[in-house]
Amino acid sequence: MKELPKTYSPEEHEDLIYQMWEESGFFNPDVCVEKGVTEEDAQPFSITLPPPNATGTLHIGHSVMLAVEDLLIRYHRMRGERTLWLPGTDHAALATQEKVERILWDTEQKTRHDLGRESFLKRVDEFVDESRNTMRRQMRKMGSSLDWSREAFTLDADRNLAVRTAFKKMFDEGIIYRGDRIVNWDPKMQTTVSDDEIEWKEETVPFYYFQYGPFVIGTSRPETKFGDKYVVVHPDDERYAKYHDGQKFEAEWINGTITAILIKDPIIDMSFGSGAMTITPWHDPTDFDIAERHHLDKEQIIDYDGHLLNIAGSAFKGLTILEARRKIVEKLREKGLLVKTEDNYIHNVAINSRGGGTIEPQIKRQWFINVNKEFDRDGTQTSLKKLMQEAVREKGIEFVPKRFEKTYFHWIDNLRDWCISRQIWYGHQIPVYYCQNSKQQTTGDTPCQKPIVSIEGLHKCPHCGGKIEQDPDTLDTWFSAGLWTFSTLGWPDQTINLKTFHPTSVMETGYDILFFWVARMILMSTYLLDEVPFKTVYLHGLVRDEQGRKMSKSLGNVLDPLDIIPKYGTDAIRLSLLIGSTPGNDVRLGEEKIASYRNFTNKLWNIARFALQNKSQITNDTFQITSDSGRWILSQMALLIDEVTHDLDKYQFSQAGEKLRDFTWNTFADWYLEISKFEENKKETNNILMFVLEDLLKLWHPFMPFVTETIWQEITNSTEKTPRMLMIEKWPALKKYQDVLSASDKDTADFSTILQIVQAIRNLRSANRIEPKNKLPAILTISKESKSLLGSLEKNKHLILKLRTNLSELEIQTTEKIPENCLSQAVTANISVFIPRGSTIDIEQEHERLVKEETNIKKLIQSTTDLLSNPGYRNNAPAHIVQKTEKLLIGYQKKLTEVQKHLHSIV
RNA sequence: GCGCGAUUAGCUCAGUUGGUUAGAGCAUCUCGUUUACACCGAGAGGGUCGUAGGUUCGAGUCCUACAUCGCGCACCA
Repeated sequence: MKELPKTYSPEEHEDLIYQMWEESGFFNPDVCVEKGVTEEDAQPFSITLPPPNATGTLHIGHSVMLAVEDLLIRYHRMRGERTLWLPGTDHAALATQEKVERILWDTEQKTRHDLGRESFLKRVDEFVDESRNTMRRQMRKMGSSLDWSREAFTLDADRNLAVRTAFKKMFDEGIIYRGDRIVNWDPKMQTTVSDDEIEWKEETVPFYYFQYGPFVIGTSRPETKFGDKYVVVHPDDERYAKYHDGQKFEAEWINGTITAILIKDPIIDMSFGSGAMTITPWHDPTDFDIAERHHLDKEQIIDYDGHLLNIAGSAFKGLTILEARRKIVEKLREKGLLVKTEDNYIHNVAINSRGGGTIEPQIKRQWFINVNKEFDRDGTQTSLKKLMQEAVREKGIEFVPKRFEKTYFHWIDNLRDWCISRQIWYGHQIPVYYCQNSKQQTTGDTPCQKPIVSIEGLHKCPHCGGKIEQDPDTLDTWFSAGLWTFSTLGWPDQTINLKTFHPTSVMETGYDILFFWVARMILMSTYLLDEVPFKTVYLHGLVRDEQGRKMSKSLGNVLDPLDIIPKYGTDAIRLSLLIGSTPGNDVRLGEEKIASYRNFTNKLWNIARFALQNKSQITNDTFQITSDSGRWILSQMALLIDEVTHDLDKYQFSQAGEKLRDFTWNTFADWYLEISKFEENKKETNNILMFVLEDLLKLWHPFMPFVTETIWQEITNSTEKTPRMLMIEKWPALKKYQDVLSASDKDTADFSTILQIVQAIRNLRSANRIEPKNKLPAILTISKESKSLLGSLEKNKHLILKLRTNLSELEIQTTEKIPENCLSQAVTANISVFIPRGSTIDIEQEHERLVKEETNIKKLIQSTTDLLSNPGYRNNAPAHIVQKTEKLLIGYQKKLTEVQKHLHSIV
């Protein structure tokens, strides 16, 4: 058999291993059933991959997503479930168009209008194709066991059918409507943007007070004031009590005298400014609402490019917002209407999170989803908001961590109608047609005059046969993303895929897109399918740099997975993202951390290397255990399997990983592997090594698939004719361990005592600086009542002698007599270890050490005695806790006696 | 303004129904090359769990207030 290299080199194995997995077809649950890996009636487990934006490449944030989801998928696949992980990409309409437009401008100094809609979209498609290829490669590099045969794209033909079907149903039920409402307009990208896509940026600007008839009004935006003819005050404001609602008055204003009207509305904050404000309903959502309530006129002041309209008068029209602001203030100052200016007014400016354009609210005719409209569902009235609330409150969608439920409900409470139409070119075109025979595209009386919504593309008017035009707008990218869990499974067709895998099991994504996406999937799925899109929402945190800063291109602290994989291997990156982080909390990631997990993969490699070197010819699945150490490691392993399984079921990946690492490195490598070197029954220990290692590889596989599969291949290649794949092995079963362990009747308490004795000896040597070369004899004493230990100690004497204790001999005594002239340590209440002290030993130091120990134990005895003599404790604490404490106290007392005896003996 | 989170060893973080002496990794100190691994091994040091109250026999854990930092939402004339 060839020997493994000393160091594991990920780059030599990872691509080959992935290729082997992919070629096997087992990423596809259907193949697993066909080939008998999964039972046909096995419980399904499904995750739809949150589709990354088709704007370029994956970053380390995507790596968290892939690591967590692949862990879940591999775990459930090994549990024998019918497991599907469905990949895809999001066309990310606005973000992608913006990116391609920028590239177009940078390389050719052309705008999309220079190219025209058709050839611009062709450019976008080319760009997207390339991005998707890059991302597919990256996902494979991360080891993702995605079913590539089902790959989807939010803008392909199947998803377009789903989008049109959804749109039509919502339109027919009156949930989608077209209306002239105030929207967020981005003059830079020439499109509307939804509320959630806005970022608020703090800005310090001057705040002006102007005389407006008898009122003083405050504003930071004088340039919108041309059309203002309403002053609004609070109905309870005593300063304005003498005016009545609807009262007209004259005011000298920018371009002469105007007639204005007073309005009273409780929305006004009396303590802000002068308590009086003028309103601009066309360019402010709050003002729009006031105007709607009081049926006031609305006038457009600013055009869609951000310039003033004719209403501003000849001196101002055509100016940009900032130019106009300065000039208007100047003019009002000249007219003596500027009362005062506050210079350090802080307010928030709305920015489009894609592209950075400053949002100008505008009234526009757009398509909306009405989230409050009541409709009939199985005989009861409901609304989208209600459906979204019920999905979590009653239908049991579970959030991990739970606190995000509150955030979710809070968001729904504040939710307004969702504007779904965009004026960009890239995306699903709105499936609405207008007959050219009707002069205006408005709602009229004849069928031709109404918008026609059609699932199929239309070429002529179905009513009059006239020419037809499609709505030029496209849909908000989150509309199609909202359908993702079921559009990917074949909806609107009632496919077997849909029936089998929907609702999906888990939605795993970053908490930052809870509103954008998670909430909208719940909306769409509950409305269109009458079922939840997923049973559990697992939200991971954001990846930050070592200093806790958000990773960003401008800071230059972005970690690209493709840069670090060659250096440390994919497994190390996955581990550093999975261990030490908890759901919903951000992770700090630095190279140091990744390096430490790289070391761990190498450790596992070397454990396997050792086990393979010692591998006996035959490994039986059942074997007799005769050694105490064997019973011990198997029972430890059984415990580990139980706990890790439990942790994974509860989404406690970090805890599971830590337990695995602790077992692998400390229990298995540092203890059992060393023990195995000295156990006499080589065949038995080698069998146990392999037995534990194989199951350990299975437990680790979901965390670090590459190194575990690589080792697995080495193992199976060396023994079996048809190599198996770890990826489709069954998760370790506890029963195997119980069977082996119950074949022998001993418990394993004795063996952990052996380990404690070894540690005590090492500790004694180290504390007294006894040279390692200096071989010494030692004496163990056991109190009379623990004679039962004697056999076990005798049996494992050879281990105590050899496990880095460097003893020449070991004498075991049952007497209570303390050996003279020795260094000593109490191991347990009943066992002490003694080493003859040579001339070089510092007695004072040893005395000090024992006194310190004595004080510690005394303190413990004191607190335990106090606790036990407290009647409240005895009456209230559960019996088993009290019993435990009592046992503890007895142990402490015995240990104290031991330590005191030792103290006397060295005087 | 409302809400959420964080505050535990030098650093990064675990600590899930309240119950021994609060854990890990990294870093630090001492020692070490033996059937895998120096990307290693042995041993050690290091914390009044942000502050102040409260509930309880018992609080890192539950409650209240406060402080500092971070995030979300709303308002923003």
